[in-house]
Amino acid sequence: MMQQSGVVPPQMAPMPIDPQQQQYQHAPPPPMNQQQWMMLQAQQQQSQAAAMPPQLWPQQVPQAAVPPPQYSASPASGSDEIRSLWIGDLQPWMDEQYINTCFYSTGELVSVKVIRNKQTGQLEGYGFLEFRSRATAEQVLQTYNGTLMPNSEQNFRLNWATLGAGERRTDDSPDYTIFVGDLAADVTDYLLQETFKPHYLSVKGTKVVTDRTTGRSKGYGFVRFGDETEQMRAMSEMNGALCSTRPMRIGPAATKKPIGGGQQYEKGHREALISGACN
DNA sequence: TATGAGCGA
Repeated sequence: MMQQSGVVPPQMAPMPIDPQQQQYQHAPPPPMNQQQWMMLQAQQQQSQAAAMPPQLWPQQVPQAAVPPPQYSASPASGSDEIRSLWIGDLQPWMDEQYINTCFYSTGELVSVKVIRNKQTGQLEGYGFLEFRSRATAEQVLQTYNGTLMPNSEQNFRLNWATLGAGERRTDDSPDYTIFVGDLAADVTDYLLQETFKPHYLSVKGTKVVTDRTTGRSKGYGFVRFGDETEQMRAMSEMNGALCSTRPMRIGPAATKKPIGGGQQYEKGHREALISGACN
């Protein structure tokens, strides 16, 4: 009766705080507001970057009007209800407690669920994080994704939890992807992007494929271009070029997903087209 | 070496 569900009670309005009688109402984590926390994250990111070699620095895009690279687009198309993130690439020992520790500093983590196999009880390697607000989840996504996980040699892999809402890519342009093999073991998404981005402005994103169980690179990856001309140019120009310590071997990527904006042909249609051509 | 991606038991 004190508060309605789903409605923020007006009692949260700022009230004068008596310093000698300051007490928390009921929440154990320090009541840090979002603004403070974002500043804290920024500082943390800076200090991290200062301790990292330049090729590992988070990508800073100088231009203002640049489309978001990967996961920054919010899936909420109209509603702000998605507050959960999917987390993958977890090792078998990374349980709820570990993940809680990783994100405790946000003070906004509501719950953690790590999925385990029903028979074996082993962790399936992914889980879900729920935050107090979608804005918080988005901050976590952008701040943590791709950064090193504590006590491990691999990076966080985060994304929005779908829950049937599905993530709408507002990107209507198709991707032109190349396969990059022969990568050195230390090549990351960032380094791969750093290698291509300066030469090809249409680079949308890169992915180094990692072994889910070990977290180590499988030695190959992908680079997505927005421009087909640059894709083809890169295939000839960057083949054999050095990335980290080894020359890359570049080939066409087998498209696992046809096209972002266009409609794909079904097999029947394609066969119909072929037979129609012979007819 | 090789063609990504994993969503709540």
